[in-house]
Amino acid sequence: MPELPEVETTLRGIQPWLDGETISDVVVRQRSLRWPVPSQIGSKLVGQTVVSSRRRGKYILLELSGGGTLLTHLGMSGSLRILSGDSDEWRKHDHIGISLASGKELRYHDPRRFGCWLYCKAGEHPEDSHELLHKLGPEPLSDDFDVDYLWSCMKGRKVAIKQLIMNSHVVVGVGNIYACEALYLSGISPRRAAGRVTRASTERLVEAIRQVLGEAIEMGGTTLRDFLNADGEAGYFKQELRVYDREGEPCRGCESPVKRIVQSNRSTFFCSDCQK
DNA sequence: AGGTAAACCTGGACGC
DNA sequence: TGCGTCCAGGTTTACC
Repeated sequence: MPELPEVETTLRGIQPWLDGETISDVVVRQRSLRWPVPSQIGSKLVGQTVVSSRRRGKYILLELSGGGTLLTHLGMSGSLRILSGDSDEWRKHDHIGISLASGKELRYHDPRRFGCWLYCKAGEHPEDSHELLHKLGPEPLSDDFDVDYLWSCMKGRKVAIKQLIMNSHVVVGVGNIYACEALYLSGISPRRAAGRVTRASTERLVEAIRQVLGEAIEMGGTTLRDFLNADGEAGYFKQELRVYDREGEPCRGCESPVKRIVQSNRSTFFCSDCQK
């Protein structure tokens, strides 16, 4: 489900209800996620205050008053909602509930269970030390992600450009939808070897990634099937999609039908006339 | 080392 | 109605 804009939308939705709040109870109904939810997670969290919440790539990090950090990822189908406390019946696939002193509750729902909930103990900055975070590439909306950087990652690489920009060690947050969209916007074939993309195209690609992610955040993310924000509302970026999930429909630029191919087991949508 | 396929899991859509 | 097949927004892992 979630790529960077959906995770950012989720974070913005839960942040106001979490920051400064104390955790009063933790219920784990299903600990079998991507990795097992630590069995002591409840005793570690209860009584702690959420100092701040932030995003790194597609991970959400809650910094706790004791110095530890709660690290979660929504995987393919995960979502986080804020419940008001009185309407808190457990739906199928609701796995974790974090009750707050305010009476609100943070509820984690994830049918496919590819997400994770992990606890990083106090000490170093998790972005620098945690094994899942420390090798991540730059944030695409930060100044660290620029043409020189991406160009250096592409040089000599035979891997398809689409796979390269979806590699979180190169740049975080670009998933299947936004990789397709950014390549369309920059006129690059998703199949082109990364090392054979021109410098001018790379400049367009950096801008396209920024543009598409930024616009999607502004529109509350993309709801294809089931993405909902923390208030249970859909995102509006689907109507802006130029190629993703539009196989056979006319390209918005040249009218020729959008094509679908498979690259490393993922669907790729593109216009073979507009993208070279 | 770099590149590719499979693995994790549930559910919805579709064809017969 | 039911059953088999394919597909899905991510990432790691195992294997060439």
